[in-house]
Amino acid sequence: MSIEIPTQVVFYKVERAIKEYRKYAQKKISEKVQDITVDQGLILLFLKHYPELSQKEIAALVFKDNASMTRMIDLMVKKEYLVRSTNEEDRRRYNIEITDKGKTVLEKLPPVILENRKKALAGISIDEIEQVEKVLDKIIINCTTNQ
Amino acid sequence: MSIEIPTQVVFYKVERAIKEYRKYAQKKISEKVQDITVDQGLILLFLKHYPELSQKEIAALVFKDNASMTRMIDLMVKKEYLVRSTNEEDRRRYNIEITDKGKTVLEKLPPVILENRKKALAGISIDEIEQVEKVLDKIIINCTTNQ
DNA sequence: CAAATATATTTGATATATCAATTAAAAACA
DNA sequence: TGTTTTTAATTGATATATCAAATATATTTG
Repeated sequence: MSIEIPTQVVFYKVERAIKEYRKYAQKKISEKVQDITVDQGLILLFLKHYPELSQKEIAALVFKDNASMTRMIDLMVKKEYLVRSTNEEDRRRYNIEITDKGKTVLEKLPPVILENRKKALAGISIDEIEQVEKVLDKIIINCTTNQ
Repeated sequence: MSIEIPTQVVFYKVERAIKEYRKYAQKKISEKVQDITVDQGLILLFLKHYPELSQKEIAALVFKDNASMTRMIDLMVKKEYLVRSTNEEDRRRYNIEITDKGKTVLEKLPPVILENRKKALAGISIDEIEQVEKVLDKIIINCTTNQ
C-alpha cells in the first residue's frame, strides 16, 4: 500500500502553522518580557482568571500532563512568578498564587499577545476563522471519541 | 489592557486538534508496530521517498532542529531502523539508509496512517479541508515574513 | 470504623526541544 | 595556495513530554 508523502496532508500544515505561530509569539514575548515562555504566560493568564485551579486542572487547560505541570510550576516557583501552599480543604492539592513579580509579567503580556494574534491572523476574516474552528472541532471529536 | 482567556482563540483549538490527532495516531500505530513514534515513522517515510536527504534536510521537513535530529537519528540507529555512513562527496554529511528492520516497519505503517487520517477527517469535506489549508497558509506566511 | 479504591502530586527514566558553543569539512576569496 | 567564511553535524546544558511507579490524602464501601 502506498501513501502520499506527509507534506501533502492537512495535519502537516496544522503542525507547521502552530509551530511557526509559537516561534513568532515566543520571539515577540522575549523582546518585551524577560525569561518567560509562551506556556508559562498561558499558565499565568489561566491562574489570573481562575485562581482556584489545581495543577491537574491547569495541565488539562494547557494540554500537558501532570508530571510536566509539576516541573513547570516548580520552575515558575523557583523563578518567583508563583508560590505554592497546601490547600487545607484538600491536602493533596496546592493553592497556587501569583507573586508580585508574576503580576508584573501579567501586566506586560496582554498587549504583546494581542499584537501577536493580530499579526498572525492578518488578512483572515472572522468567517474564515469560524470555518477553521468548525473543522478543528470535528477533528477533535473524531480523535477523542472511543474506538 | 484585558484580553479574552486563551481558550477562546483559534490557536488554542489548533493546538488541541494537533495534539489529539497525534495522541490518537500514536495509539493506533503502537497497536500495530512495536517501538515506533509518529515522528520516527515520518522520518522513515521521508527517507523512503527521498533517500538522499541529509539530517539537516530531514529536520526541516519534520520541523525539528538539527540537534534534535542528531539525537533522533542516533536512537533510530541504535534501534536498528537506520544506518549511517559518511557521504564521500561531502564528508560533513551522512548517508542514511533504511535497514531491513526499518523496511518492515515501513510496510506496516501506510495502512495504519491512512486509517488514522480517515478517522480523524471523517465528516469533513475536501472543500472544508482546502479552506482550512488556505487559512493555515496565511498564518504561516504572516508568522514567517519579517518584522 | 477498617479496608479498598480513587485522586493529586511527585519522582525516575528516557526522549525530545532549544540555544549556544564546538568540530570537521567545504566553499569562497584574496 | 593559504586564510576566511559557511555549512553539517555534534555536544552540553536546561526545559519539557511521556510513561510507569510511588506517596500522601480523600472517598467509598462493606
